[in-house]
Amino acid sequence: MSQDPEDVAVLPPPRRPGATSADVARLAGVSRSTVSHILNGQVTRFAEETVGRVRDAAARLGYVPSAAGRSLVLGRSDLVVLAVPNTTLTNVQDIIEAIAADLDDLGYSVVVHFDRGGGAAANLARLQHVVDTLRPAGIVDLGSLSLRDLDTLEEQGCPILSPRPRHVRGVDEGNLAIARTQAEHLIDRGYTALAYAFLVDHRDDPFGRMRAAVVADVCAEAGLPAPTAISVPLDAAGAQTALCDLLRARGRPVGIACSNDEVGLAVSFAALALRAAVPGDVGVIGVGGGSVGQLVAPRLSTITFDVRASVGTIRRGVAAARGGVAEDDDPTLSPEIFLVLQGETT
Amino acid sequence: MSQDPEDVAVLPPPRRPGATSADVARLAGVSRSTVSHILNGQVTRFAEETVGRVRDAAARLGYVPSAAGRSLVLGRSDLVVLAVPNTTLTNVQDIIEAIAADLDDLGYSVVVHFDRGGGAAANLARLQHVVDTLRPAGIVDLGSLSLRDLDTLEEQGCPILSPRPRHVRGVDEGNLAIARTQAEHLIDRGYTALAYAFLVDHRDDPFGRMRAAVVADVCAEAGLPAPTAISVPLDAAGAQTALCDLLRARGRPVGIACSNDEVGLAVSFAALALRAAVPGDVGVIGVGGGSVGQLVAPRLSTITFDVRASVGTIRRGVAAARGGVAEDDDPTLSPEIFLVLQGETT
DNA sequence: TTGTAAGCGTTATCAG
DNA sequence: CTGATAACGCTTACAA
Repeated sequence: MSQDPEDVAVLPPPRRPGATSADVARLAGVSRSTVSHILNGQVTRFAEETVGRVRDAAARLGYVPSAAGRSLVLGRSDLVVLAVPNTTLTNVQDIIEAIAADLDDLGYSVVVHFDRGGGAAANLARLQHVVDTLRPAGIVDLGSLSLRDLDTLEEQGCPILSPRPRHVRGVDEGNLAIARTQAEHLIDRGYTALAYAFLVDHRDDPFGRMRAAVVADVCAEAGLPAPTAISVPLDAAGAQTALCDLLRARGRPVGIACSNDEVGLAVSFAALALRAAVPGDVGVIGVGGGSVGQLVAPRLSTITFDVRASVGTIRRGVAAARGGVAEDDDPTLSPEIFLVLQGETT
Repeated sequence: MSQDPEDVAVLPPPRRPGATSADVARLAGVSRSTVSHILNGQVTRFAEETVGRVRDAAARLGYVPSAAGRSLVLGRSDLVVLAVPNTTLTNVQDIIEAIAADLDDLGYSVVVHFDRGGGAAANLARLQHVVDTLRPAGIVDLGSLSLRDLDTLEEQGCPILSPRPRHVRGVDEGNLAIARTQAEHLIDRGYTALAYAFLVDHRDDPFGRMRAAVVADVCAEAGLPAPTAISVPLDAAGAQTALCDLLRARGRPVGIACSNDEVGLAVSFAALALRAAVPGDVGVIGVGGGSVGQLVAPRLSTITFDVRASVGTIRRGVAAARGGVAEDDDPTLSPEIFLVLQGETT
């Protein structure tokens, strides 16, 4: 209830939170538009002294433009939605981190969107809602979306920043390369009976299904019998059961392509526990190239994957979207970024 | 230019992208404010028929309120910033996913903010900028921020959704419990010489430092010599070198508390490679309870950590922040969520 | 070189 | 029960 006039006079002094462009304008003795122009790089053709005053005032007030206001008038935000699939790829954390760092440098914030149970349609619907609401500057898809989905999104004015995978018979190049490399490696090492090991419990794993199909193709090409699919849980007992069934069905030796490194470890140690020779009776190759596989004995053979290379592709996508430049040259993942890391399990 | 009046009548037909509340209002034959009220649950005291018409129109147009507009008028967005530390905790991916799912259900989107090199101050500055720009509905801190930082942020009107860790001599309860459990377990198993194994290369790992300090405290309490700190890289050769040095300095047996499960694996397999007995000459315990540690032989002893429990705490924080209710009862991580998972390395 | 004014889509307040 | 109207903070023609 104090009616001291000073209360009123004291209220609007430099307070960090919530300084608006109007405040900056007032302090600098210019208009809001001038502030906006100058702070958005339209520095040329403004009196040097004005630029100084504005920048100074902004700094003094700790002025940060509100994303809301910006987004409203621009029609899109400075957010990028990262669509993360329910995949068995091991590196997701690193990938997210790398992408976030990259986009952060460019002034974007990353909104994560994980696939969840409920099926592809439900996940797409959730994504769509996020896109409608947030009007993001773009989407980076880690494999959650089909080409159709990507097209739809793009038609709605939401740029796709990740490279559009080139599908061959429903399998994108990356998974094709991975699975083919796995299968060929196993065959090279002398295995004539192959199997594909899914990670159990990941209810929807499109990547896994694609890769299993590719392994089957490679077998067919090589005149080998079709691979057996097994589901491996990430516990020792369950893995042993799964492997036991496989050995009973296919005999030995058998080469097993695994959906990721953890499954690879589960399989190789299960084999050892069952007194099978690794390699020899059982050959195992994973995907991911994470460190764990290389720490244990026997070291896991695996497919390495250059995170930074694929992230670089995305960075280029962003640049393209900003500059309005059409995606130039080759936005494809070059196949040679998938390499066999020879361990002791094949 | 065609002047067919139908052109005008035909223009506003149901087009998905960019329907505004004005469009809905027009189609429903009401005003924008009515639309807003009804769509925000103020259904009571509106003519049932009006409610129907509005909902119908909204559905028909695929109307989704713009986050930008909302944020602008509300002064805060429906985003939640997730501050992720540069920690050695293994589960980060799962934690992020769980939190994102939780917040998604509540209508929030998650913006990830990873700590990066450059020091705590730089990271805080980046975070601060994000907060200023986005005016998020809240922050979930996974351990990146100090109590001071949290207070500052909250003063600026950004609710802290994660439980504020209770620090005892600079160490929060969680890390205290983890490290203490590790140390006491090793001592229980008969080790009288202890060591703490950091993950090398994680330039800033506040968690690791805290835990090493706690292990030292426990040693002191038990009248044991101070633990030795070692830095373990995630490759076999490097880990062997590090362990070799340790054994030379401390002799055998030695019990090693590791900053995470991967380091634990590196240490145990390095010990085996050096022909040390595990357990016996070398005891190893990790943190994380991830599946990998339990897949290999010898199974890693570790500290398990109930992700869902801690996420539940955050959910309660959100509820509190929305309801405006003061955080009730006990927002603390109950200590008993950290349990020893007895493997074969201690 | 700088200022004026309009409008982005939403919500809150208050009047009818 | 419903509707004007006024912000919210920003950008951007266009005018001076």
